[in-house]
Amino acid sequence: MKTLPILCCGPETEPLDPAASETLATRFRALSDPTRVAIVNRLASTEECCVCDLNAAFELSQPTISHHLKVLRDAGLVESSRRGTWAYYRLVPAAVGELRHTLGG
Amino acid sequence: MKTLPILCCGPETEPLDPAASETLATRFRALSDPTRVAIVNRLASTEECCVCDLNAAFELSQPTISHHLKVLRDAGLVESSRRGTWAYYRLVPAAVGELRHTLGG
DNA sequence: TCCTTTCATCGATAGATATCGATATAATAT
DNA sequence: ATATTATATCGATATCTATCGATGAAAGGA
Repeated sequence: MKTLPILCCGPETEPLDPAASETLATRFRALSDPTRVAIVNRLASTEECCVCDLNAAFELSQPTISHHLKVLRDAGLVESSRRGTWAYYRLVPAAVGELRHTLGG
Repeated sequence: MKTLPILCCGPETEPLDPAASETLATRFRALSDPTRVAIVNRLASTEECCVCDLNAAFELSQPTISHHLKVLRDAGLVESSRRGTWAYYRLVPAAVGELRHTLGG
């Protein structure tokens, strides 16, 4: 994904490609909620994490945590797998890295 | 700001400090809109940029661009100064750098 | 089979946000 | 002074989002 190219800011300069802007905004939007920031923070410190532990860690209802996980999943920032009754979530390092790169990393 | 510490994900692990989560989420929320991503992208490629050029670059009304600039200003990601009739905006590199650092830079 | 547990989805609702036209403000020019 | 131009703010509205309780789906245990 090409981002932050070297351009000159003037009236005739084309804005960043709308599709790219949209994709990036969606990724950042996934991190625009404090609960989701905290979830990502947790996942960043471990291999994977059971949903049941996330439910226990936040003072929010189980459907609300499930909703936040879906937002993160749809943004591609996390992925999940089921093993038996439990679902395990983990970060997608490449997606996080792309965001970091967008910010000039 | 301490972020992404090395923790073990378990039922007893404390979530990230709520205040820190809130601050980070606010910064990311400022980048959660495609127009604002494109504005930041523009500012990243130049010293500073006149609002009049931003108004010309996007197919949005002048109040809408002004609104987006306010969101970015309130998040600390950009700053502005007036010279005569015109207002000039520029990035705050430190703020962008903090976000990058949060993502593991 | 029936019950329990885990997680996702649905439906509803209160609050946030993006957008615009209208208006205010402030500087400059005539 | 009046007009013009650039930017910010206000008020309204349509859409989006976070949250919850209720329900569904799928697995395991008694």
